[in-house]
Amino acid sequence: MSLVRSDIGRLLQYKLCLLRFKELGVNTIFSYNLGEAAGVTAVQVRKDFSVYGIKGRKRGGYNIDTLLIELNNIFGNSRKNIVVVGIGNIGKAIIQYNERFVKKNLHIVAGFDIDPSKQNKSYGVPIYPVEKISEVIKNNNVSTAIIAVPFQVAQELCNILISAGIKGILNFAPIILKVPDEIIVDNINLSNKLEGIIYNINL
Amino acid sequence: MSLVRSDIGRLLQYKLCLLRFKELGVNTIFSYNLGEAAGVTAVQVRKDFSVYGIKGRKRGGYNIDTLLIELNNIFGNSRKNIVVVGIGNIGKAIIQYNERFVKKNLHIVAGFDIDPSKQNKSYGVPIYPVEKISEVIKNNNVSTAIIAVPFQVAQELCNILISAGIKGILNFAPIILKVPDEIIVDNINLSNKLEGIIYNINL
DNA sequence: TTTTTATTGTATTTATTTTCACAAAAAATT
DNA sequence: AATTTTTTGTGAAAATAAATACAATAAAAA
Ligand SMILES: NC(=O)c1ccc[n+]([C@@H]2O[C@H](COP(=O)([O-])OP(=O)(O)OC[C@H]3O[C@@H](n4cnc5c(N)ncnc54)[C@H](O)[C@@H]3O)[C@@H](O)[C@H]2O)c1
Ligand SMILES: NC(=O)c1ccc[n+]([C@@H]2O[C@H](COP(=O)([O-])OP(=O)(O)OC[C@H]3O[C@@H](n4cnc5c(N)ncnc54)[C@H](O)[C@@H]3O)[C@@H](O)[C@H]2O)c1
Repeated sequence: MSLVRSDIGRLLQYKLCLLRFKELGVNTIFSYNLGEAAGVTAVQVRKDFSVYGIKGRKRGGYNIDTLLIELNNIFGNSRKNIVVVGIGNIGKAIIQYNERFVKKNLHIVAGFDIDPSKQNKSYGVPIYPVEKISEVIKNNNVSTAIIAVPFQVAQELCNILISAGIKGILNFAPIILKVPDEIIVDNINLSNKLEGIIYNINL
Repeated sequence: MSLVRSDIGRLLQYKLCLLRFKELGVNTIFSYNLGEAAGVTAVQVRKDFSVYGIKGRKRGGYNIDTLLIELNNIFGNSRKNIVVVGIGNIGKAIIQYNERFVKKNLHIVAGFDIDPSKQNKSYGVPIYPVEKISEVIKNNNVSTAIIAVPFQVAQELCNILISAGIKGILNFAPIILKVPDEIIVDNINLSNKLEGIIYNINL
């Protein structure tokens, strides 16, 4: 399977914005304010909430704590374990961000690399050889992996990850992975993102 | 303005796949093969081509060189200069990939960071203090910037970039940037990507 | 208390994207 | 030469997503 309903992305963005508003001491918010912060229209906000049965008060807006509880009900607030395959430029950047991911209950519990020299330095996350993938994923109840290896080996690693029980993949390699229908894949292709932006600039 | 028509992303993916087929010595391709490689249906491929006036030969498929020429006509094949703001984990990973971006005519010509210690090491791309943003962007005809600074300062840097003439931004900071209508912004929020994948896994 | 104002919630409309259906053309086969 | 097969190209239909319009309601003002 490929991707992510588009309203889900917006709900996650709302969550982020709401946490920031809360930090600033705001308790109540109108769809207009939240839309402004999240880069969408006020109607879009209300419609999204409406679809998920989230209610505000007419003329009173939404209570931020309530909203956050409702959003946490949708997304769950249990711990999620993640691994990173390929501890090169991107992989390293990601595991070094782990401290911040942990605040969102996203825990990078291991990295994997074929290069033994990567297995020494740990950046706070243990790095294992690829032979350990299956064992580590099974022992740590890992559902999700980030692929940051060269595209030539990405499909191979993807297959290993799926055999080990991975259900979702965030893939940085510039290739479309072939996966069974029930596996969720999301791709980030930076070159294409840049080319897309430049295309739009020149439109 | 926000984002990128969805067919554009597919056309870029086709381009990538076609280059790989070409490298393998393939000259001619059917919509079915290209769709398979690009992760879309054959009809989607043909429809996308149809919209952009790209023709194949009935029962003969498409000539890869011709397709690549047509796609290059759409996207242009001139050199594109890019800068990166914030040479931390992500910024560093990106400028170290410059050699590969250059093959796609995407040239990272400079990085910027507020931290003087980042300005020494260059990773092949010169790193300047933020005060130089305007000068460097103007002197190098830079249209596009990558923002990889903490979210608290992202809007500020964004404003500086736009004043300096930047027209498109790829933003890694987890915040929605406020920009004039004509500026193109594309956001990559890794936490949200991961949370979105996990939501879909558990669906 | 009544009226006005501000805001939510949603049904309806409009726009966009994807899929379906199938004719047209060219190649291959008989 | 006629028939069958394969594949493109695209109009039409279906599905999805976003914007519009407006009723309902609660708060504020008169
Ligand atoms: N860095 C970027 O800005 C950038 C930009 C666009 C795309 N990408 C893509 O992201 C991916 C990672 O990029 P990067 O810059 O981090 O690459 P990198 O070369 O720095 O790192 C790749 C890592 O994968 C490891 N590796 C290689 N083969 C392996 C295998 N079989 N099993 C396990 N590990 C293996 C290498 O040892 C290395 O540490 C690549 O596919 C690249 O094309 C990166
Ligand atoms: N690394 C990741 O995997 C990851 C994941 C999710 C989100 N992000 C986001 O991407 C952005 C960059 O992340 P990172 O991990 O590279 O952060 P980082 O802290 O490693 O790097 C940030 C860099 O920005 C520089 N900086 C700070 N203020 C500046 C200013 N005013 N002007 C210029 N430079 C300034 C710092 O000196 C530092 O070099 C952040 O917004 C972060 O939230 C990163």
